[in-house]
Amino acid sequence: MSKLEEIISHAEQQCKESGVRLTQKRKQVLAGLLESNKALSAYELIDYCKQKSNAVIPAMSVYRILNFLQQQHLVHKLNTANKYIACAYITCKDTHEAPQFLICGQCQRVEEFSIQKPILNKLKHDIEEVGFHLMTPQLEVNCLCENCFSGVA
Amino acid sequence: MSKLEEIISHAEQQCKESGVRLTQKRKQVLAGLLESNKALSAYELIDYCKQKSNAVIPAMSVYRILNFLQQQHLVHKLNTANKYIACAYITCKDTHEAPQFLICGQCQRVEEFSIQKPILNKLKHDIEEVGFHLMTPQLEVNCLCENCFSGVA
DNA sequence: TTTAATATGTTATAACATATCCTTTTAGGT
DNA sequence: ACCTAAAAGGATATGTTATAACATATTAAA
Repeated sequence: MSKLEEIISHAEQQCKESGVRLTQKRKQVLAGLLESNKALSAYELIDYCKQKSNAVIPAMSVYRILNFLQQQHLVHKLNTANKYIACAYITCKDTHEAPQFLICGQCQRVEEFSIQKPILNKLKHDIEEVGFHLMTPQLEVNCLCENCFSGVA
Repeated sequence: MSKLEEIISHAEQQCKESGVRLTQKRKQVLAGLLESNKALSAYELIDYCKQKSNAVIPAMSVYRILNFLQQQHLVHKLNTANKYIACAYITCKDTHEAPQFLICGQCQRVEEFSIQKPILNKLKHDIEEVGFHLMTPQLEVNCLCENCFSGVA
């Protein structure tokens, strides 16, 4: 069983437990994102699925499916880039409902990382002092990755 | 001299010092954002200027002008919302090149605040451990404001 | 006052996303 | 196995955000 199949199978299990269905189309879309191994826009993802699996998926369907996958925490949307990326932690038991992303502004590479609890708590505290309440602390941080940093600097 | 005029005049001074021009159009756009007192999309801003000042500004011009105003740190773009907001600190002497925003997910109210140096440093450090380099640490945090929080919770 | 640079206007189109309505598929009861 | 209600997916149109490409106008400075 390949790594990909393993992840998909795990995702399917998760869905079953939540009483929702990971249909063929949804699997194709998720598999596409996993295979591509990077963040893709909805339309890039459509192209990717067409290329790789000869699967034609209408834009509307992709958006619906991406929404579904986001609800199941299998996919995250990068709001600053209008792109979608498979959750890096599908096979973990923990829920990662508030992921953080480092986005390379040069090559668009994305790394999902978890902010440390104490920092998050401090941030939360500071925010409450301003009269706001932290909801989903998904941070998208504009960075340069090691490669691009060396090249530029 | 009204508060608005004061801010505009200050902005004009800043531009002069940078050797760039705050033209009439640019003033109109900046004034629109300041008056509206909230984050607007480019097209909402066009409508606002039309309503308030009967000024017709083509979409292309608004985008160009918004880019200019961002370069001068007079306006910030909220990347997660695709909206633009006047800098809350135009009349301060400090530069605020990496602002943080609390965005109410309910009523869209936006508060510009400054993250504390130690937190930022810690974040920066954690990010470097993953092999990335923080560029512009503008954070946009999805929150609820006090009002909406009370109403919902 | 000519000229070079900067700013703005105009049109078209790319890129991202949702609304609406209809058809197909599926799970579950009989 | 058959029917039915709900869920998923398809098709088409349209809305929203943003930029490309090229033309014209305005400004500052030689």
